[in-house]
Amino acid sequence: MLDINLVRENPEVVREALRKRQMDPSPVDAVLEVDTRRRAALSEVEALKAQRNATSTEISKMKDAAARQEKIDAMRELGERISRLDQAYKQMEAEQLAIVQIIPNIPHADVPLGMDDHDNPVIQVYGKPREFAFTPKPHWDLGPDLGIIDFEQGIKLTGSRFYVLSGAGARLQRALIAWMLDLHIRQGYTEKYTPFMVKSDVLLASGQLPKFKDNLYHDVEEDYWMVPTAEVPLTGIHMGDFIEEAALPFNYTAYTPCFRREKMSAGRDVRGIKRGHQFDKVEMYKYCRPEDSMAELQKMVQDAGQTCADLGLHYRMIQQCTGDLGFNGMIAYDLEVWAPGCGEWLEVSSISNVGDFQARRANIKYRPADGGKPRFVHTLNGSGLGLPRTLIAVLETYQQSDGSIQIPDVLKPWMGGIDRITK
RNA sequence: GGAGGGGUGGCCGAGCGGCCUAAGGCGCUUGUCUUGAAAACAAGUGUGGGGCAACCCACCGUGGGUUCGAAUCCCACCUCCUCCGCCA
Repeated sequence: MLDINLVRENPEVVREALRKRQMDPSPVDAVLEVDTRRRAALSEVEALKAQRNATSTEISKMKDAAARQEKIDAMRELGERISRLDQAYKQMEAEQLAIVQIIPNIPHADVPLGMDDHDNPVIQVYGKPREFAFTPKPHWDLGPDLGIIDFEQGIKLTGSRFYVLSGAGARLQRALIAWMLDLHIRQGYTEKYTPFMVKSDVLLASGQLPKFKDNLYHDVEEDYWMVPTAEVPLTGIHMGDFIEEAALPFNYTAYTPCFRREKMSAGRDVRGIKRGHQFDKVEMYKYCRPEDSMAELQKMVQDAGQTCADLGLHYRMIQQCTGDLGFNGMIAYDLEVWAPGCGEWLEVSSISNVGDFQARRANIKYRPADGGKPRFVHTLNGSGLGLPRTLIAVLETYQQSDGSIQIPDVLKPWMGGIDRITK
């Protein structure tokens, strides 16, 4: 959420940010209009409250019963007026919040201009694609042939876009999760195991609500929401907290399943396990001082990249342009791994510096060591990495001419002594 | 699920209709003293908002209510602790 003072004092900056994102800038004017009305109402009701407070003190000191009663009668009417105005004020406040909450973050000056994901520049390409002496197969053929991915069983259990991993396939995914978590721990992150269902406050704090309600699963009975990413609970952990400056930065990593209704992507990527309603992910998350967040972003990009590199995958880093930048993000990079079987770059990580955007929503502050005013922390999040897609790249990259899959060296300790998946 | 007891500033903790403008302590900042540090002493120090400012308003788990006036009384909910019941 943006600072209302920023919108009020520099409305053109916010309008320009929306235009760069290929969005309509008119919410800015709507906010300014409500804000003006809201503050006028606030001044009015506060003046009345000041009067009430002063008179109440007077009443408490009055000895003469008749005069006292007269004052009390006069105040009764004032009380009713305050109550009506207060209600009107709350309405305006809610109206303003509703608009401010759907305005996205302001892109950092370093974010390249662009219309959509086609304009995302490729920053760097790492490694080379593996050379095959045969035609590499896509994972939707490899998996069922080896009996490690079963699409029919997933459909039987839940429906389309669900699948069952079996035997060495399930184990390989678990190996990836365990190995990634251990890698991030070595990189200095603290592992967290969090609830996979959260209250709506937490989704408001992390920026998923109210805007992305349609992409979330919600248990109406208990008002629990299934997390769409570990970013949500990792933001919520410190909701409302005051942090001492010396304690920063916090570096967290967590494995969670992620649940997404994917209404907006219905009909896309229907083949294979690339896009499902349930997938696994290992996430990295940082809380830091504002002046450190750009450097921390670079570190996180490296930490995520390390994951791809150690797995021996061919991958590239692209930067999200203004038209593709996520709602919360100020600046973001994506990592994509090459899947030689299906012949496409798969997004396995998106690493964002969201600045104080989530911290303001979540009210997460730190007290500067010099004793100055509390400030909002900056938060960053990045996948390290998204699972089914990493699994796809591993299966397709390490496939052999006989249809078997070699196990990448780093994962062998978790695979019970096997170095290859065969029929 | 049932019964009882709690949730107060960065932290601990008192207050249970109007001098609460929330005691006291810890922590923090500054000063005195000291070669320096510690200790001691003194002063300051909650958060958010409105106003050019003086100043004003709100906030004592959350939301309602009673009252001229609520941290304080009433109702609902959340949450923690103790006990009972039920269950992996």
